[in-house]
Amino acid sequence: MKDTQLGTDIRTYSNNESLVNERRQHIVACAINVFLKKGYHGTTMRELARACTISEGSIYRYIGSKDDILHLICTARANGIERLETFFNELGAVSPTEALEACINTCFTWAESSRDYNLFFNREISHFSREDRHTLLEDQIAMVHFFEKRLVDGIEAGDFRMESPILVAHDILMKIHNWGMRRWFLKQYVTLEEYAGINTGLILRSIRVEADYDAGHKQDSANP
Amino acid sequence: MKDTQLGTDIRTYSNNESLVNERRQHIVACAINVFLKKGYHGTTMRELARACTISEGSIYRYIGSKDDILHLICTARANGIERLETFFNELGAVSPTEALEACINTCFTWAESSRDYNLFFNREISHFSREDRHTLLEDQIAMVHFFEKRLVDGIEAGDFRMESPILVAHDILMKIHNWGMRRWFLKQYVTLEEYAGINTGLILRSIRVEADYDAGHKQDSANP
Amino acid sequence: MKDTQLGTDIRTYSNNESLVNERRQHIVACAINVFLKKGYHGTTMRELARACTISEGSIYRYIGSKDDILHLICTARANGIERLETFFNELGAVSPTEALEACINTCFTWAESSRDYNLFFNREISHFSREDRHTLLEDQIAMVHFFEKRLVDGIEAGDFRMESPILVAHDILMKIHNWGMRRWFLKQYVTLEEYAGINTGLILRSIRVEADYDAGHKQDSANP
Amino acid sequence: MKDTQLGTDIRTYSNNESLVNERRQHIVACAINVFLKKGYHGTTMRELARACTISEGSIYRYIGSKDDILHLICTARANGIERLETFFNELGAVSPTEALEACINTCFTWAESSRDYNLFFNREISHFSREDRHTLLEDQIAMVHFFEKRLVDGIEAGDFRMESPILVAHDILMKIHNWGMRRWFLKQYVTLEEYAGINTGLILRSIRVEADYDAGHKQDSANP
DNA sequence: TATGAATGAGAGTTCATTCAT
DNA sequence: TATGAATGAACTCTCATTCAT
Repeated sequence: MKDTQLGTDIRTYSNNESLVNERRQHIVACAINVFLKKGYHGTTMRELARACTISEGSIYRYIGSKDDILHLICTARANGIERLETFFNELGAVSPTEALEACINTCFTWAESSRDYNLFFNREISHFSREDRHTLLEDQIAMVHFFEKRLVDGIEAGDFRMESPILVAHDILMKIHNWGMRRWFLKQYVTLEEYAGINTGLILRSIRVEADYDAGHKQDSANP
Repeated sequence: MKDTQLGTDIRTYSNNESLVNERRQHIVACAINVFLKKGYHGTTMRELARACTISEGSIYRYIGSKDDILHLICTARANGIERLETFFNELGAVSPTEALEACINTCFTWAESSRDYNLFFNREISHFSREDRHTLLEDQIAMVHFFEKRLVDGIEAGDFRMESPILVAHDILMKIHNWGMRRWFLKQYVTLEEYAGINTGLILRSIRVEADYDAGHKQDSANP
Repeated sequence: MKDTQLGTDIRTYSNNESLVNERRQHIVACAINVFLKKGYHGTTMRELARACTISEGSIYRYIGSKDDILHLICTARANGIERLETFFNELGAVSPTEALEACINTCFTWAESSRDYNLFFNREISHFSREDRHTLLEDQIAMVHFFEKRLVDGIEAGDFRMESPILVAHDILMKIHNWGMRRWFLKQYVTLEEYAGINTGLILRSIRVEADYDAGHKQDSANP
Repeated sequence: MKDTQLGTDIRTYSNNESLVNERRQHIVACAINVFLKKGYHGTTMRELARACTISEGSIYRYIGSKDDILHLICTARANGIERLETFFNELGAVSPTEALEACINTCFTWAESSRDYNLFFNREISHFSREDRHTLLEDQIAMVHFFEKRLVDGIEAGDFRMESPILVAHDILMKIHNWGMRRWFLKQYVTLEEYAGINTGLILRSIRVEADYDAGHKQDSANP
């Protein structure tokens, strides 16, 4: 983890580091909401200030420019792979199947809680700086490769079989991602838990060595 | 089909209807490109005029305001369901499986050719008018229901079985949609044709009544 | 002479070169007046636009920023040495004394007509860019050396004698410069012509080889 | 002398008069430096406070507004004539020539030590209040008349002769003033002492009744 | 019909000043 | 008394739109 502070390279007129961090977090949280409704360019600093319930001038004590907010948002959330690796390491010794299931479920939870951020990244990607754009893409690519590794683990353990682990890994992340993007549609029919369950089932069923799967999987084993 | 003209409710200073339509099509085509690079608000009318190779003033003979361009773009492409129904009706009498396959493949082709529009709709959705936003969502919902109908046809014909046709229909469209959104990643590993083939296969395999599927499908027909 | 156009490296939104030049000349002329009254930073672009009798927005078709106006002012008048050399070359074959007198008188005339520019350069020197500041100083230094050369010519011809030609040259320019700076005081007592005459006389008297001077100089020729 | 306190008509939040005076002197001294580098409008109160090593808020305990600082600077140094009269009165009984020489030399010394103030007055004159501008001009005019009186004293004593004492007086002050304005150029060639000596010599030579001068002047008397 | 110069409202940002601590 | 966080009016500059040619 590079940095625990929000955007330490951004101009400030305050030396009170903890205040700066607090205010920046507040600004980022409010900005996401407003930007999602009106778009980045469509939101004026006046509107943003009002949404933060601070004055126009005060915002500029804590950031250098409107663009800096994009960077703050980026650094606040372009850390999916870190969180995922941490989660995985804390899982301890589990089977590849269990590991995969746990990671997928966790990601679905994150997709729900980070929904605004993900929508925002999708929409405003073109307004991010070259570097921030790169950071965001690298994070996404790293997550695909993380799932690819889980799949390869399962293949090597003889639990999974598939033609292209990378495409399956990508497909897993797409399903997760899509919950955030299409919740407005999906939630008419299923809850997150149901959707996650259905998709985890579908994924595992399509990659598990079959005999194995139906026998070993608890939720189906009891059904005649 | 509501209207064959592009945005008939938009202000014009010209009475030459065909000229207006021609120019509007040109403006829409150029605008999509520029907007995708710089975003809607990030593009000035000066830049747009230059991209259209007409003068700043002339644009306003054919549109009433910058926002009208969003509406034109919307009406130009929020007709997926129409095209899909037309395509389906022209298919003639085919089995539900064949119909589904044909529709999926066609949609993949469209996803490729309409990629810029889809990216644009994703990014700039917040800048569209309430009505246009509604139009776009309705079109997407209608397409989900179109595929749902194809699936139900198959179920009724005894070819398919699945728990939730609407979720499967949604999943089909997501896979198609994702090609446009994630081509930058996927094209490292597969072509559109391969990707479409793999996914069509996966979808059909997961919904076909099994004995049926492997027997009837051409790519497997050579295998005893 | 480097360039006959005003600031060709400054942003424009117009391709009509002669219009740009015309407008820039107008802006520079108005800006000098307003800036002298209120100072560069003390003048707002609104005030300046009003002084130019054009709109705020139009100014920015012809310049890129407020700072560019300083540069335009600089390039418009930091050419004293050029004009002086040209004037001298056109004098033809004259004695060093006559050349010196002519140059001094011409500079007094220029000091009068460029008075606003000189006051402006004096006051706002600190707001000019590094390069423009350099240009202005170089021009002034070059003019000192020009007069130094005239004095050395006279010394070599046996007409003048003095300890430090460079200090005398500087003193000449100071007297000229001071007319512009202190006209508000001096004009109570003398006209420019009188002031120029008195000072030219004082200067020549202090450097001429004496016998020479009173004999040769017209204003004294009537005295036995 | 109007007032020994710095700007008694300026708002204060403190009743401790000596503290107020001390702080104001400090502020004025620091302000001159910063203003000279960045200009009055170009300097922010934040920068000024930092230069004074006090906080932004504290400055306003001792002054009422940024403009007040201009007034403080003005009252701190628009007293040239007072100091000059005092100096002259303390000279005691000396010849007009000696008095003139002493006053010129003293003024050269002052020009050196007040250089920053003089540069500042020159540059920022347009930002001073009507009254302060008047005060400054009156001081300068009074100094011209002071020197005029010294010259008239000498004429009446039969030591000097000249056509226009006021113009000579003005010229004397200009030479002094110019040292401050052009030191960046002159110091390449002479020291202040040399420059003062040369100019005092030139001035006296041009106004002394000649026989008198060379005989009486010490630095030349020893040379055969 | 086509052009591009002109406009001014409104954007992002700054900064003199106030005020709670 | 001293601090520095907060404020909002006013700044420079942009740009959608109009209009004379």
